[in-house]
Amino acid sequence: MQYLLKYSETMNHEAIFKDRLRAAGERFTTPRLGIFRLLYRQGPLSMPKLIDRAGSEGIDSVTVYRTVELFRRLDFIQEVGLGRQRLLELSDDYEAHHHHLVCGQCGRIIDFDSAAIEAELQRVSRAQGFQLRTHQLEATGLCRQCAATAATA
Amino acid sequence: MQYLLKYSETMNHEAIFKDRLRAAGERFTTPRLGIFRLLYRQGPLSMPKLIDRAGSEGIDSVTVYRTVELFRRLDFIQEVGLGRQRLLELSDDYEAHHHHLVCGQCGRIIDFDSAAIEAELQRVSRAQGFQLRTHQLEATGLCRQCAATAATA
DNA sequence: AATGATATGAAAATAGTTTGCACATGCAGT
DNA sequence: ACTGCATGTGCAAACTATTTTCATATCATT
Ligand SMILES: [Zn+2]
Ligand SMILES: [Zn+2]
Ligand SMILES: [Zn+2]
Ligand SMILES: [Zn+2]
Repeated sequence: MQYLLKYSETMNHEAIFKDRLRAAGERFTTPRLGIFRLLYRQGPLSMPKLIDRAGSEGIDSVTVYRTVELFRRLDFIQEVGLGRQRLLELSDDYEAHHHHLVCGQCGRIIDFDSAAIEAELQRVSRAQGFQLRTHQLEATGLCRQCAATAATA
Repeated sequence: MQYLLKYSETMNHEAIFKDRLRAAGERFTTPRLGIFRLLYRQGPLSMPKLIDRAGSEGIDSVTVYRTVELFRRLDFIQEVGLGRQRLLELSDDYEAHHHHLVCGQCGRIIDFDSAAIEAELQRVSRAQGFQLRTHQLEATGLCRQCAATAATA
């Protein structure tokens, strides 16, 4: 079986990916790199979409399941639950930490980050004796455009 | 078919539930009340668990799927994505608004709320022209007990 | 109580996920 | 670079979860 991967111009994050994989005693394989690239390039993806994209690169769905499980175990990815669907996204080590405002009308996703929220979460965790590792914050509502449309309608 | 529901001492939230259902032009039925009660009493439940509990009250799994779909549509419930699993929880109208610290070791869930986070989220939304409706924040890490165990191990 | 509209349960159909196994591949040691 | 072995991969099949279909039961209204 031949994989259809092309080598990208920037090797940086992929080198980090490889190192982290090896450091965990896991093998660096072509399908794993392929799935990593999809997540890196295509942003948050649902499982069905990821399986579909991977499929068109010759990667079997079973391998996607197993790789996602591996990535999750190694904290390479995190799952964000937007409404009813769960999306997979590279964790903060690869993607700058941020949160989401999701428009329930058009599906648009606005990224944001807030130092105030981060600090407050740290404070709350400390107060509870909780050793914070990761977190996600998602808000749903209407984006500027859809809110305007809804107002005139 | 006989339902095994017993009437609870506090009728308050159930009356509200009934009213909200009727106001939306939906029927108030025994299975719907049963599922509402399960969620009210048993806190956040995964779909399999909810189906199981409902099953022991004589409610079919298909009805659970349809009812959850209805409750979601009417904003009676919200889905929180704790790690890999999705849990169903009554929305803030029934349950006081709060967020979760989830221990990745023992699964313990610590509820918390923070006025500072709420205010900041409002501010960010306003700045983006985003009309906020709901939001969820979940953090993962180690609870006090598990952190202590991990430190000594 | 009778009526009409809708919800429900049971079965069947689909879709999503996991498992078992033969073969392919990554990688450590030569 | 070549070899050997441990592990990853794809395929098929098992299994589980979810949706659809339809006859019957239940709800709200008259
Ligand atoms: Zn929008
Ligand atoms: Zn954050
Ligand atoms: Zn714990
Ligand atoms: Zn909040």
